[in-house]
Amino acid sequence: MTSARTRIPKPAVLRLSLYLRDLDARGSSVRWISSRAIADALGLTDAQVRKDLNTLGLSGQSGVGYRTDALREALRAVLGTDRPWRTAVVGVGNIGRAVMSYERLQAKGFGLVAVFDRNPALIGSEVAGCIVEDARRIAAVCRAQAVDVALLAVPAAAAQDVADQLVLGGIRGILNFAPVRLSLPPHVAIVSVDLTVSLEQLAFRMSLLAEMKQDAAAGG
Amino acid sequence: MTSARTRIPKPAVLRLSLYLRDLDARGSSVRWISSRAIADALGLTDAQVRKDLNTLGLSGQSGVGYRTDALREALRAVLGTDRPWRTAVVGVGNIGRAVMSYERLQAKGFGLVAVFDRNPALIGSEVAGCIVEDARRIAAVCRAQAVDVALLAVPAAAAQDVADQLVLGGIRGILNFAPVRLSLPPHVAIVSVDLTVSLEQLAFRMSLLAEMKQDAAAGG
DNA sequence: AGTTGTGAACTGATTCACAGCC
DNA sequence: GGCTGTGAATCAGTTCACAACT
Repeated sequence: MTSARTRIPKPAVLRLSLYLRDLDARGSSVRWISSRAIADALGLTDAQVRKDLNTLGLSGQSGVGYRTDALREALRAVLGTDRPWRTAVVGVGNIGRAVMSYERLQAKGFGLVAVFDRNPALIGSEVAGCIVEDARRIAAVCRAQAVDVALLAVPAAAAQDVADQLVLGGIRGILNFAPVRLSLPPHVAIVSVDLTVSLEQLAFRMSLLAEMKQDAAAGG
Repeated sequence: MTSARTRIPKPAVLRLSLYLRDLDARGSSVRWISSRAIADALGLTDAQVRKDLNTLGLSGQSGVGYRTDALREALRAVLGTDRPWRTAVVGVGNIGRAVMSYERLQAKGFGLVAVFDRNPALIGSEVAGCIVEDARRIAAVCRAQAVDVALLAVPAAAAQDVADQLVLGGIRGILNFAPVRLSLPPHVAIVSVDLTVSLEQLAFRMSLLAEMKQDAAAGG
Protein backbone atom coordinates (compact mmCIF):
# COMPACT_ATOMS: atom_id res chain seq x y z
CA MET A 1 0.00 0.00 0.00
CA THR A 2 2.23 2.85 1.20
CA SER A 3 5.51 1.09 0.57
CA ALA A 4 8.00 3.17 -1.39
CA ARG A 5 9.59 0.90 -3.95
CA THR A 6 13.13 2.28 -3.80
CA ARG A 7 16.12 0.07 -3.14
CA ILE A 8 17.92 0.91 0.08
CA PRO A 9 21.74 0.86 -0.16
CA LYS A 10 23.23 -1.77 2.09
CA PRO A 11 25.31 0.64 4.22
CA ALA A 12 22.17 2.72 4.67
CA VAL A 13 20.33 -0.14 6.37
CA LEU A 14 23.06 -0.17 8.99
CA ARG A 15 22.58 3.54 9.55
CA LEU A 16 18.83 3.14 9.95
CA SER A 17 19.52 1.09 13.07
CA LEU A 18 21.67 3.92 14.38
CA TYR A 19 19.00 6.51 13.67
CA LEU A 20 16.51 4.48 15.61
CA ARG A 21 18.92 4.01 18.48
CA ASP A 22 19.58 7.74 18.60
CA LEU A 23 15.88 8.52 18.55
CA ASP A 24 15.24 6.12 21.41
CA ALA A 25 18.10 7.64 23.38
CA ARG A 26 16.51 11.08 23.09
CA GLY A 27 13.28 9.95 24.63
CA SER A 28 9.70 10.67 23.62
CA SER A 29 9.63 14.28 24.80
CA VAL A 30 11.50 15.32 21.64
CA ARG A 31 8.80 15.70 18.99
CA TRP A 32 10.75 17.09 16.06
CA ILE A 33 14.30 16.50 14.96
CA SER A 34 16.49 17.84 12.15
CA SER A 35 18.75 15.84 9.90
CA ARG A 36 21.57 17.90 11.30
CA ALA A 37 20.89 16.91 14.90
CA ILE A 38 20.86 13.22 14.01
CA ALA A 39 23.96 13.57 11.86
CA ASP A 40 25.91 15.33 14.60
CA ALA A 41 25.00 12.71 17.17
CA LEU A 42 26.21 9.92 14.91
CA GLY A 43 29.17 11.49 13.17
CA LEU A 44 27.51 11.67 9.76
CA THR A 45 26.51 14.50 7.43
CA ASP A 46 23.03 16.01 7.34
CA ALA A 47 22.74 15.40 3.60
CA GLN A 48 23.34 11.72 4.16
CA VAL A 49 20.63 11.49 6.76
CA ARG A 50 18.15 13.25 4.48
CA LYS A 51 19.02 10.97 1.56
CA ASP A 52 18.53 7.92 3.72
CA LEU A 53 15.18 9.04 5.08
CA ASN A 54 14.09 10.02 1.59
CA THR A 55 14.72 6.57 0.21
CA LEU A 56 12.31 5.29 2.84
CA GLY A 57 9.70 7.66 1.47
CA LEU A 58 9.84 9.87 4.55
CA SER A 59 9.37 13.61 4.26
CA GLY A 60 10.33 16.27 6.73
CA GLN A 61 9.08 19.78 7.07
CA SER A 62 11.17 22.68 5.79
CA GLY A 63 12.58 24.79 8.58
CA VAL A 64 11.58 22.27 11.25
CA GLY A 65 12.75 18.75 10.56
CA TYR A 66 11.12 15.35 10.93
CA ARG A 67 8.45 14.18 13.36
CA THR A 68 10.13 11.79 15.74
CA ASP A 69 7.13 9.53 16.18
CA ALA A 70 6.60 9.07 12.44
CA LEU A 71 10.32 8.52 12.06
CA ARG A 72 10.51 5.88 14.76
CA GLU A 73 7.51 4.07 13.40
CA ALA A 74 8.82 4.11 9.83
CA LEU A 75 12.26 2.91 10.87
CA ARG A 76 10.78 0.04 12.84
CA ALA A 77 8.56 -0.92 9.93
CA VAL A 78 11.42 -0.87 7.43
CA LEU A 79 13.76 -2.76 9.72
CA GLY A 80 11.06 -5.29 10.46
CA THR A 81 11.02 -4.94 14.23
CA ASP A 82 7.40 -3.81 14.29
CA ARG A 83 6.26 -7.42 14.17
CA PRO A 84 7.03 -10.42 16.35
CA TRP A 85 9.67 -12.98 15.42
CA ARG A 86 9.36 -16.33 17.14
CA THR A 87 12.89 -16.99 18.30
CA ALA A 88 14.97 -20.01 19.32
CA VAL A 89 18.38 -20.05 20.94
CA VAL A 90 20.70 -22.95 20.17
CA GLY A 91 23.59 -23.49 22.56
CA VAL A 92 23.33 -22.71 26.26
CA GLY A 93 26.98 -21.82 26.80
CA ASN A 94 28.33 -18.45 27.84
CA ILE A 95 27.25 -16.68 24.70
CA GLY A 96 23.85 -18.33 24.58
CA ARG A 97 23.14 -17.31 28.15
CA ALA A 98 24.31 -13.77 27.57
CA VAL A 99 22.08 -13.43 24.53
CA MET A 100 19.05 -14.85 26.30
CA SER A 101 19.40 -12.43 29.17
CA TYR A 102 19.62 -9.46 26.84
CA GLU A 103 16.62 -7.42 27.86
CA ARG A 104 16.22 -5.75 24.45
CA LEU A 105 15.41 -9.06 22.75
CA GLN A 106 11.76 -8.84 23.75
CA ALA A 107 11.55 -5.12 23.05
CA LYS A 108 12.73 -5.68 19.50
CA GLY A 109 10.11 -8.34 18.99
CA PHE A 110 12.29 -11.40 19.33
CA GLY A 111 10.19 -13.47 21.71
CA LEU A 112 11.98 -16.59 22.94
CA VAL A 113 9.96 -19.75 22.29
CA ALA A 114 12.56 -22.54 22.34
CA VAL A 115 16.03 -23.30 23.65
CA PHE A 116 18.27 -26.15 22.55
CA ASP A 117 21.50 -27.76 23.70
CA ARG A 118 23.11 -31.12 23.16
CA ASN A 119 24.47 -31.48 26.69
CA PRO A 120 22.31 -34.08 28.52
CA ALA A 121 23.00 -32.31 31.81
CA LEU A 122 21.18 -29.23 30.54
CA ILE A 123 18.31 -30.83 28.63
CA GLY A 124 15.09 -30.59 30.62
CA SER A 125 16.28 -27.75 32.82
CA GLU A 126 14.68 -24.33 32.60
CA VAL A 127 16.53 -21.34 31.15
CA ALA A 128 14.97 -17.94 30.54
CA GLY A 129 11.49 -19.39 30.90
CA CYS A 130 12.03 -22.21 28.43
CA ILE A 131 12.73 -25.89 28.97
CA VAL A 132 15.98 -26.80 27.24
CA GLU A 133 15.28 -29.27 24.44
CA ASP A 134 17.61 -31.86 22.97
CA ALA A 135 19.46 -30.38 19.98
CA ARG A 136 18.58 -33.52 18.04
CA ARG A 137 14.95 -32.40 18.08
CA ILE A 138 15.64 -29.00 16.49
CA ALA A 139 13.87 -29.58 13.19
CA ALA A 140 10.75 -31.06 14.76
CA VAL A 141 10.41 -28.51 17.54
CA CYS A 142 11.03 -25.57 15.23
CA ARG A 143 8.24 -26.77 12.96
CA ALA A 144 5.87 -27.41 15.85
CA GLN A 145 6.59 -24.04 17.46
CA ALA A 146 6.64 -22.16 14.15
CA VAL A 147 10.03 -20.69 14.97
CA ASP A 148 11.03 -17.85 12.64
CA VAL A 149 14.58 -17.13 13.66
CA ALA A 150 17.45 -18.78 15.51
CA LEU A 151 20.27 -17.34 17.55
CA LEU A 152 23.10 -19.77 16.97
CA ALA A 153 25.62 -19.94 19.79
CA VAL A 154 27.26 -23.33 19.44
CA PRO A 155 30.94 -24.18 18.87
CA ALA A 156 32.25 -23.58 15.35
CA ALA A 157 32.56 -27.29 14.65
CA ALA A 158 28.85 -27.91 15.24
CA ALA A 159 27.47 -24.77 13.62
CA GLN A 160 26.89 -26.02 10.08
CA ASP A 161 25.11 -29.18 11.25
CA VAL A 162 22.83 -27.20 13.53
CA ALA A 163 22.15 -24.68 10.76
CA ASP A 164 21.10 -27.49 8.46
CA GLN A 165 18.65 -28.76 11.08
CA LEU A 166 17.26 -25.29 11.57
CA VAL A 167 16.68 -24.96 7.84
CA LEU A 168 14.83 -28.27 7.89
CA GLY A 169 12.78 -26.82 10.71
CA GLY A 170 11.62 -24.05 8.40
CA ILE A 171 13.60 -21.21 9.94
CA ARG A 172 13.80 -17.88 8.08
CA GLY A 173 16.90 -16.31 9.57
CA ILE A 174 19.97 -17.04 11.67
CA LEU A 175 22.06 -14.79 13.85
CA ASN A 176 25.33 -16.68 13.88
CA PHE A 177 27.86 -16.25 16.69
CA ALA A 178 30.13 -19.06 15.56
CA PRO A 179 33.33 -18.10 13.70
CA VAL A 180 32.48 -19.97 10.51
CA ARG A 181 30.77 -19.16 7.25
CA LEU A 182 27.51 -21.08 7.03
CA SER A 183 26.20 -22.23 3.70
CA LEU A 184 22.47 -21.82 3.58
CA PRO A 185 19.72 -21.79 0.98
CA PRO A 186 18.97 -18.33 -0.44
CA HIS A 187 15.63 -18.03 1.33
CA VAL A 188 17.31 -17.99 4.74
CA ALA A 189 18.73 -14.68 6.00
CA ILE A 190 21.99 -14.67 7.85
CA VAL A 191 23.83 -12.14 9.98
CA SER A 192 27.08 -12.98 11.71
CA VAL A 193 28.61 -11.67 14.89
CA ASP A 194 32.17 -12.90 15.14
CA LEU A 195 34.11 -11.75 18.17
CA THR A 196 37.37 -12.88 16.60
CA VAL A 197 36.76 -10.67 13.61
CA SER A 198 35.86 -7.70 15.81
CA LEU A 199 39.03 -8.13 17.84
CA GLU A 200 41.10 -8.20 14.69
CA GLN A 201 39.42 -5.10 13.33
CA LEU A 202 40.23 -3.36 16.58
CA ALA A 203 43.83 -4.55 16.57
CA PHE A 204 44.14 -3.29 13.00
CA ARG A 205 42.91 0.16 13.89
CA MET A 206 45.10 0.38 16.97
CA SER A 207 48.10 -0.59 14.86
CA LEU A 208 47.18 2.01 12.26
CA LEU A 209 46.97 4.74 14.86
CA ALA A 210 50.26 3.69 16.39
CA GLU A 211 51.89 3.79 12.95
CA MET A 212 50.49 7.23 12.19
CA LYS A 213 51.76 8.55 15.47
CA GLN A 214 55.21 7.20 14.71
CA ASP A 215 55.20 8.68 11.20
CA ALA A 216 54.14 12.04 12.54
CA ALA A 217 57.03 11.98 15.00
CA ALA A 218 59.57 10.98 12.34
CA GLY A 219 58.78 12.72 9.05
CA GLY A 220 58.34 16.51 9.53
CA MET B 1 60.90 -1.58 6.86
CA THR B 2 59.14 -3.99 4.52
CA SER B 3 55.76 -2.36 4.95
CA ALA B 4 53.95 -1.68 1.68
CA ARG B 5 52.68 1.87 1.85
CA THR B 6 49.33 1.29 0.14
CA ARG B 7 46.06 2.23 1.75
CA ILE B 8 43.80 -0.74 2.44
CA PRO B 9 40.10 -0.15 1.66
CA LYS B 10 37.97 -0.47 4.78
CA PRO B 11 35.82 -3.36 3.51
CA ALA B 12 39.04 -5.16 2.60
CA VAL B 13 40.23 -5.14 6.21
CA LEU B 14 37.09 -7.02 7.11
CA ARG B 15 37.83 -9.59 4.45
CA LEU B 16 41.38 -10.07 5.70
CA SER B 17 39.91 -11.44 8.93
CA LEU B 18 37.87 -13.89 6.91
CA TYR B 19 40.88 -15.01 4.88
CA LEU B 20 42.74 -15.72 8.08
CA ARG B 21 39.80 -17.57 9.54
CA ASP B 22 39.53 -19.69 6.41
CA LEU B 23 43.25 -20.43 6.44
CA ASP B 24 43.09 -21.52 10.06
CA ALA B 25 40.09 -23.73 9.33
CA ARG B 26 42.05 -25.55 6.63
CA GLY B 27 44.83 -26.52 9.00
CA SER B 28 48.58 -26.41 8.53
CA SER B 29 48.82 -29.40 6.19
CA VAL B 30 47.69 -27.20 3.29
CA ARG B 31 50.85 -25.48 2.06
CA TRP B 32 49.62 -23.63 -1.02
CA ILE B 33 46.31 -22.06 -1.79
CA SER B 34 44.83 -20.29 -4.81
CA SER B 35 42.81 -17.10 -4.77
CA ARG B 36 40.02 -19.14 -6.28
CA ALA B 37 39.92 -21.62 -3.40
CA ILE B 38 39.71 -18.85 -0.83
CA ALA B 39 37.12 -16.98 -2.86
CA ASP B 40 34.90 -20.02 -3.21
CA ALA B 41 35.02 -20.77 0.49
CA LEU B 42 33.97 -17.24 1.34
CA GLY B 43 31.58 -16.41 -1.43
CA LEU B 44 33.85 -13.84 -3.08
CA THR B 45 35.55 -13.59 -6.46
CA ASP B 46 39.10 -14.69 -7.10
CA ALA B 47 40.02 -11.29 -8.52
CA GLN B 48 38.94 -9.64 -5.32
CA VAL B 49 41.08 -11.92 -3.21
CA ARG B 50 44.10 -11.23 -5.41
CA LYS B 51 43.54 -7.48 -5.27
CA ASP B 52 43.31 -7.62 -1.51
CA LEU B 53 46.45 -9.69 -1.08
CA ASN B 54 48.24 -7.43 -3.55
CA THR B 55 47.51 -4.32 -1.54
CA LEU B 56 49.26 -6.01 1.37
CA GLY B 57 52.32 -6.44 -0.82
CA LEU B 58 51.84 -10.19 -1.02
CA SER B 59 52.75 -12.07 -4.17
CA GLY B 60 51.66 -15.52 -5.23
CA GLN B 61 53.20 -17.87 -7.73
CA SER B 62 51.68 -18.20 -11.20
CA GLY B 63 50.01 -21.52 -11.72
CA VAL B 64 50.26 -22.45 -8.04
CA GLY B 65 48.88 -19.83 -5.71
CA TYR B 66 50.03 -18.40 -2.38
CA ARG B 67 52.07 -20.01 0.37
CA THR B 68 49.73 -20.47 3.30
CA ASP B 69 52.34 -19.86 5.98
CA ALA B 70 53.49 -16.59 4.46
CA LEU B 71 49.86 -15.61 3.99
CA ARG B 72 48.92 -16.35 7.58
CA GLU B 73 51.90 -14.49 8.90
CA ALA B 74 51.28 -11.44 6.72
CA LEU B 75 47.61 -11.31 7.62
CA ARG B 76 48.39 -11.48 11.30
CA ALA B 77 50.99 -8.76 10.96
CA VAL B 78 48.67 -6.44 9.06
CA LEU B 79 45.75 -7.06 11.38
CA GLY B 80 48.00 -6.51 14.38
CA THR B 81 47.37 -9.83 16.12
CA ASP B 82 51.01 -10.84 15.89
CA ARG B 83 51.78 -8.84 19.02
CA PRO B 84 50.31 -8.90 22.53
CA TRP B 85 47.63 -6.44 23.62
CA ARG B 86 47.26 -6.01 27.36
CA THR B 87 43.53 -6.25 27.86
CA ALA B 88 41.00 -5.20 30.48
CA VAL B 89 37.35 -6.17 30.73
CA VAL B 90 34.93 -3.68 32.26
CA GLY B 91 31.61 -5.08 33.43
CA VAL B 92 31.24 -8.57 34.82
CA GLY B 93 27.67 -9.15 33.68
CA ASN B 94 26.51 -11.75 31.22
CA ILE B 95 28.33 -10.26 28.29
CA GLY B 96 31.51 -9.58 30.23
CA ARG B 97 31.65 -13.16 31.43
CA ALA B 98 30.96 -14.55 27.98
CA VAL B 99 33.75 -12.45 26.50
CA MET B 100 36.23 -13.43 29.19
CA SER B 101 35.57 -17.11 28.69
CA TYR B 102 36.11 -16.84 24.95
CA GLU B 103 39.07 -19.11 24.39
CA ARG B 104 40.29 -17.29 21.27
CA LEU B 105 41.05 -14.10 23.23
CA GLN B 106 44.44 -15.41 24.27
CA ALA B 107 45.17 -16.94 20.89
CA LYS B 108 44.64 -13.58 19.21
CA GLY B 109 47.02 -11.93 21.64
CA PHE B 110 44.49 -10.29 23.91
CA GLY B 111 45.88 -11.29 27.30
CA LEU B 112 43.60 -10.39 30.18
CA VAL B 113 45.35 -8.30 32.81
CA ALA B 114 42.51 -6.53 34.64
CA VAL B 115 38.80 -6.83 35.31
CA PHE B 116 36.52 -4.09 36.64
CA ASP B 117 32.98 -3.81 37.95
CA ARG B 118 31.17 -1.33 40.13
CA ASN B 119 29.11 -3.90 42.03
CA PRO B 120 30.61 -4.17 45.57
CA ALA B 121 29.50 -7.80 45.75
CA LEU B 122 31.83 -8.65 42.88
CA ILE B 123 34.81 -6.48 43.73
CA GLY B 124 37.61 -8.58 45.21
CA SER B 125 36.32 -11.85 43.81
CA GLU B 126 38.29 -13.74 41.20
CA VAL B 127 37.07 -14.02 37.61
CA ALA B 128 39.08 -15.59 34.78
CA GLY B 129 42.26 -15.42 36.83
CA CYS B 130 41.91 -11.74 37.73
CA ILE B 131 40.73 -10.09 40.91
CA VAL B 132 37.79 -7.81 40.11
CA GLU B 133 38.74 -4.20 40.78
CA ASP B 134 36.49 -1.31 41.68
CA ALA B 135 35.39 0.51 38.52
CA ARG B 136 36.31 3.78 40.19
CA ARG B 137 39.95 2.74 40.00
CA ILE B 138 39.93 2.22 36.23
CA ALA B 139 42.22 5.09 35.27
CA ALA B 140 44.82 4.30 37.94
CA VAL B 141 44.89 0.56 37.40
CA CYS B 142 45.03 0.87 33.61
CA ARG B 143 48.06 3.12 33.94
CA ALA B 144 49.76 0.87 36.46
CA GLN B 145 49.09 -2.26 34.41
CA ALA B 146 49.86 -0.57 31.08
CA VAL B 147 46.57 -1.72 29.67
CA ASP B 148 46.32 -1.29 25.88
CA VAL B 149 42.75 -2.19 25.15
CA ALA B 150 39.43 -2.50 26.97
CA LEU B 151 36.43 -4.71 26.32
CA LEU B 152 33.54 -2.59 27.49
CA ALA B 153 30.52 -4.58 28.64
CA VAL B 154 28.62 -2.21 30.92
CA PRO B 155 25.05 -0.90 30.61
CA ALA B 156 24.52 1.79 27.98
CA ALA B 157 23.96 4.49 30.59
CA ALA B 158 27.41 3.96 32.12
CA ALA B 159 29.39 3.41 28.95
CA GLN B 160 30.50 6.97 28.19
CA ASP B 161 31.67 7.57 31.76
CA VAL B 162 33.67 4.38 31.79
CA ALA B 163 35.11 5.17 28.37
CA ASP B 164 36.30 8.54 29.65
CA GLN B 165 38.05 6.85 32.57
CA LEU B 166 39.68 4.36 30.24
CA VAL B 167 40.98 7.18 28.09
CA LEU B 168 42.43 8.81 31.19
CA GLY B 169 44.05 5.46 31.90
CA GLY B 170 45.92 5.69 28.60
CA ILE B 171 43.95 3.08 26.70
CA ARG B 172 44.48 2.77 22.93
CA GLY B 173 41.34 0.96 21.85
CA ILE B 174 37.88 -0.06 22.99
CA LEU B 175 35.66 -2.91 21.91
CA ASN B 176 32.26 -1.56 22.85
CA PHE B 177 29.32 -3.85 23.52
CA ALA B 178 27.00 -1.13 24.78
CA PRO B 179 24.35 0.19 22.38
CA VAL B 180 25.60 3.78 22.37
CA ARG B 181 27.96 5.83 20.28
CA LEU B 182 30.99 6.76 22.37
CA SER B 183 32.77 10.01 21.78
CA LEU B 184 36.49 9.51 22.10
CA PRO B 185 39.67 11.36 21.21
CA PRO B 186 41.02 10.53 17.77
CA HIS B 187 43.97 8.57 19.10
CA VAL B 188 41.68 5.90 20.57
CA ALA B 189 40.41 3.17 18.25
CA ILE B 190 36.85 1.96 18.62
CA VAL B 191 34.94 -1.04 17.32
CA SER B 192 31.35 -1.66 18.32
CA VAL B 193 29.40 -4.86 18.65
CA ASP B 194 25.75 -4.00 19.11
CA LEU B 195 23.40 -6.94 19.41
CA THR B 196 20.40 -4.67 18.88
CA VAL B 197 21.78 -3.51 15.57
CA SER B 198 22.54 -7.08 14.49
CA LEU B 199 19.03 -8.19 15.34
CA GLU B 200 17.59 -5.33 13.30
CA GLN B 201 19.79 -6.12 10.34
CA LEU B 202 18.55 -9.69 10.50
CA ALA B 203 14.91 -8.63 10.80
CA PHE B 204 15.40 -6.37 7.79
CA ARG B 205 16.80 -9.15 5.66
CA MET B 206 14.09 -11.59 6.72
CA SER B 207 11.46 -9.01 5.83
CA LEU B 208 13.10 -8.41 2.46
CA LEU B 209 13.09 -12.10 1.65
CA ALA B 210 9.48 -12.43 2.73
CA GLU B 211 8.56 -9.51 0.50
CA MET B 212 10.41 -10.93 -2.46
CA LYS B 213 8.65 -14.24 -2.06
CA GLN B 214 5.30 -12.50 -1.99
CA ASP B 215 6.11 -10.44 -5.06
CA ALA B 216 7.22 -13.52 -6.93
CA ALA B 217 3.93 -15.22 -6.09
CA ALA B 218 1.85 -12.22 -7.16
CA GLY B 219 3.43 -10.58 -10.20
CA GLY B 220 3.95 -13.26 -12.92
C1' DA C 1 46.17 -26.08 -17.83
C1' DG C 2 46.17 -23.36 -14.02
C1' DT C 3 47.05 -19.22 -11.88
C1' DT C 4 48.77 -14.47 -10.83
C1' DG C 5 48.82 -9.22 -11.45
C1' DT C 6 46.61 -5.26 -13.01
C1' DG C 7 44.86 -1.37 -15.98
C1' DA C 8 40.37 -0.10 -17.56
C1' DA C 9 35.46 -0.09 -17.16
C1' DC C 10 31.90 -0.15 -14.21
C1' DT C 11 28.82 0.03 -10.25
C1' DG C 12 27.48 1.84 -6.00
C1' DA C 13 27.47 5.29 -2.52
C1' DT C 14 28.61 9.79 -0.71
C1' DT C 15 29.17 14.57 -0.92
C1' DC C 16 28.25 19.05 -2.88
C1' DA C 17 25.61 22.83 -3.69
C1' DC C 18 21.72 25.17 -4.21
C1' DA C 19 16.71 26.00 -5.33
C1' DG C 20 12.56 25.95 -2.74
C1' DC C 21 9.84 26.13 1.45
C1' DC C 22 8.12 27.69 6.15
C1' DG D 1 17.26 31.82 9.53
C1' DG D 2 16.81 27.23 9.50
C1' DC D 3 15.73 23.36 7.14
C1' DT D 4 14.37 19.95 3.36
C1' DG D 5 14.83 17.60 -1.27
C1' DT D 6 17.61 16.41 -4.95
C1' DG D 7 20.27 16.48 -9.44
C1' DA D 8 25.09 16.64 -10.58
C1' DA D 9 29.77 15.75 -9.45
C1' DT D 10 32.84 13.06 -7.09
C1' DC D 11 34.86 9.35 -4.78
C1' DA D 12 35.53 4.45 -3.50
C1' DG D 13 35.38 -0.14 -4.34
C1' DT D 14 34.52 -4.09 -7.40
C1' DT D 15 34.53 -6.61 -11.49
C1' DC D 16 36.26 -7.58 -16.06
C1' DA D 17 39.36 -9.27 -19.10
C1' DC D 18 43.58 -10.49 -20.55
C1' DA D 19 48.69 -10.53 -20.93
C1' DA D 20 52.35 -12.81 -18.49
C1' DC D 21 54.24 -16.55 -15.93
C1' DT D 22 55.34 -21.69 -14.36
